[in-house]
Amino acid sequence: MASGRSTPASPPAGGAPRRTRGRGIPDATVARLPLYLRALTALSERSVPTVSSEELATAAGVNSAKLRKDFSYLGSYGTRGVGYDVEYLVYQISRELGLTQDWPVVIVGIGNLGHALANYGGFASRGFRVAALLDADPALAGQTAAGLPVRHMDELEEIIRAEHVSIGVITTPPGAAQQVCDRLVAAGVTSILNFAPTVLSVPEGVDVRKVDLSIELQILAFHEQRKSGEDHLADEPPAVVSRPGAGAKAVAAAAARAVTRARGKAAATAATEADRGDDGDVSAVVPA
Amino acid sequence: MASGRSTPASPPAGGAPRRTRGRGIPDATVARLPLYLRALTALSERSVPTVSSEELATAAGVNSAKLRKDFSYLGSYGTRGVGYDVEYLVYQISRELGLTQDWPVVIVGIGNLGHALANYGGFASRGFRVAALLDADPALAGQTAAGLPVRHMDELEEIIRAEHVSIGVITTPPGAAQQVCDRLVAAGVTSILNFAPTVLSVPEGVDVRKVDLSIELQILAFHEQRKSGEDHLADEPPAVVSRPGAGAKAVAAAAARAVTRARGKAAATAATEADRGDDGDVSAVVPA
DNA sequence: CCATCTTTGTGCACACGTTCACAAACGCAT
DNA sequence: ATGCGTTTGTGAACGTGTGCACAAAGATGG
Repeated sequence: MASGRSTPASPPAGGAPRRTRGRGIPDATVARLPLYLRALTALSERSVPTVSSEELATAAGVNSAKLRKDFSYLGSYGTRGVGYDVEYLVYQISRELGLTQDWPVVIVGIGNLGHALANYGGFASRGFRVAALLDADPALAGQTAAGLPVRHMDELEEIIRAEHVSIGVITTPPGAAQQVCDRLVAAGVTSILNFAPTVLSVPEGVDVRKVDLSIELQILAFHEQRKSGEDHLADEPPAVVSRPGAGAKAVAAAAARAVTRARGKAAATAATEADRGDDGDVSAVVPA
Repeated sequence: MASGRSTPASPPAGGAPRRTRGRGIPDATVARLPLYLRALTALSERSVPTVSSEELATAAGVNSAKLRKDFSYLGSYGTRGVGYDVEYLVYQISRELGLTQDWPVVIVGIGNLGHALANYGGFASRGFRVAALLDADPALAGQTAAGLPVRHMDELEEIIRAEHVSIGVITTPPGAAQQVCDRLVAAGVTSILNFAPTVLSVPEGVDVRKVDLSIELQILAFHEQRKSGEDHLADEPPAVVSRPGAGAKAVAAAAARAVTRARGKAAATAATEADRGDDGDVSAVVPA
């Protein structure tokens, strides 16, 4: 999972066997509902009246038993011997996800990624409405992106209150993320989607989900390495490295420098990054 | 986790108790390694020599027991009573993730998001090198993005073979994603990061991870709804809807239409989407 | 050299998620 | 009506992930 909520996984109410009925849908299931919804919407547009769990599961890329169990948490929609009524399921899932209501959203940080998100069709088609685009750079203010004017950060609090925004999207450089987050929360936002490679700290009751491109790529690299290297390498540490036990730090440092060299060489085309003082990760996708 | 691999979670080798030593790191741990690496890199730049599991866990946003267990899968780095040697750990994690080698990557679909990714500093700083930017639109070919020339899709196979690219990033509209994916795989790519809202089908041995903005927002909306609605609503279905049992499809259809209306009203500002025939989800972030 | 203090590494129990497999429910044909 | 084929809904087994709590290991000071 490339994300996590800030709240520690919902404390077991009081001792009762959670998930009594309707309430308490497992997180893993919630995360898959949008997938089902997408597949169902596609079927709906092709005017398909019903689907079996098998068909729908294939379309959504999951296993059919899992899908049936997921749906069972929502209730007993579906008819044995027939399948699920497409329109009805679309409605039920939409309602469960809260997509039957209007969700105004602000996007903070209008760099490349902010632009991309502003243009994202998937927002509007799911009940999300971009209430405002915000950026700290005064030069951007006044310009338009995706038909919406870019407004200055100064207006943040006013916009959030006036439009009743409860969801904020952060696409700023990592250095500004926490500060922006704090302002969003102070102004009343209770859900944040964070694209900056930073760990945000938020008060109780505020949800944070994060999307991190770099992490996804690194996970791919891990599996890729396994595929190519299989068993002849990566089983024992390279000879040059030794544990930094009892004051052998110099050795460790040397090893670390070797890494830096290797990476520097690899990235030679892109930039001179080995000696640039970036904070943990080079800025977000946003250059501004 | 906003993603999933195509392979069914690695078959238990032969019956042996997986995770014997060094080999077989749990997926959940692998997904956190990049987090630790980022926190460690930040410490390294501040020239901090050692960290305790407690400090590092806080910086990475996880619990310290989990962090220690994660590290124990890599081996017994760390010194009791002291903590972990920062440089040494950076090296070990980098090696485990495969970041000590060069990973050429191609980005297919140079719209807004493709641009954003091309400019992403996090790539180069982690051993990833953008080998080429590709787009099907001939008008884009020749232009440059992030200092790199945009090349036409025709060159895809040649580039992948010449540069030994094994990782591909798809940022095309959803309609083109599967086709692009097939070409990438045929040309030798074995890991794919998919930003298009589509389920990709790939042959055995190819890993797919997906990043989906729309899904993350929908998950936030779900929790947001729970927060505001608490217990007075959403417990039982609205009166207007009834199960589509024994031929009562008209009722379900009416309910579905109600949803469409609600969404149409919500998204009135953005576009007339209720009657546009998009395929399951409106195109990716990429307009091209 | 011993006592004390700190911090790791991990056994264990529990919670969560996934998958199997099957009874119950339904449509349909006879 | 009755029986047959189909598909859902779910109990139960299993595997994975999480967190507690503590022994073992090293550092440090006397």
